[in-house]
Amino acid sequence: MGKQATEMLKGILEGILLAIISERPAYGYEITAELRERGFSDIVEGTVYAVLLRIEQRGLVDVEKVPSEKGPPRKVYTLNAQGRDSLAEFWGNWSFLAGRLEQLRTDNEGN
Amino acid sequence: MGKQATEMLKGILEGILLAIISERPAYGYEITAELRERGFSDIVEGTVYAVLLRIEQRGLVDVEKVPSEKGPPRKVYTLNAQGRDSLAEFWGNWSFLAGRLEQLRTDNEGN
DNA sequence: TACCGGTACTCCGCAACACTAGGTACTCAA
DNA sequence: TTGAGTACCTAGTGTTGCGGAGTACCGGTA
Repeated sequence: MGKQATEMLKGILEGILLAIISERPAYGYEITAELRERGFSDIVEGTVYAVLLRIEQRGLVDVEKVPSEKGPPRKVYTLNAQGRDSLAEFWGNWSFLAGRLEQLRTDNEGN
Repeated sequence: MGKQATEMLKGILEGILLAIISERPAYGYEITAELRERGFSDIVEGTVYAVLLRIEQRGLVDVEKVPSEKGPPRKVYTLNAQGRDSLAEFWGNWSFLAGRLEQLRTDNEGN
């Protein structure tokens, strides 16, 4: 995808994960797979786990360890009240940014 | 705007500047003012100049020094062929990202 | 038994980015 | 001569996602 796209993910990936977790509790391995399904095929596993650790440490999610039939126990993340606030703030910021950029692009057509 | 918004700008600010310069040649001080008009009121001068320096060093713009009536000479930036390529790539990446996020948001409504 | 692939999580060093918080220098009006 | 407006630059900082590992548990197969 190129370096440019990587930079663009910064600050956005966290919002994406919060959004996914808000749909239903989920664990890292599962989230990684869903990201691929959703078209974010270049996001590597290590990065996903790093973000999950971060949002856990910030208290945006509750964590529960659940045994798995195949493999190590899963860390299942659930969005809590703080996480929902943060997600709402993310969508707000995103809307703002997307709006400005859309305007810039239409002003810019043909260049 | 908060830290979250700052992180979101990464990789995007550069595209914004390229887009502005693509409309017509411009210099830093002017671009800073236009950013404020366009609603990006929290982007500080120093950051703008840093990005301009970067895109200059990458050869995305041509630079011309033009004397000013009031104050030091202006560095007027013009988008060149490479810059136009980079801008196109930016819009491509942006479209992709915005599309995925929009989908995520609609899937997510009510959470 | 030994090995491999799938599941599931963790860690370290790195480069890139925008921000903070300054600074320099020129012009003109009060 | 002091200040405001114009115009540009720099050093240091924290956050971020990536690359490239490693650990561990399980079932099937040769």
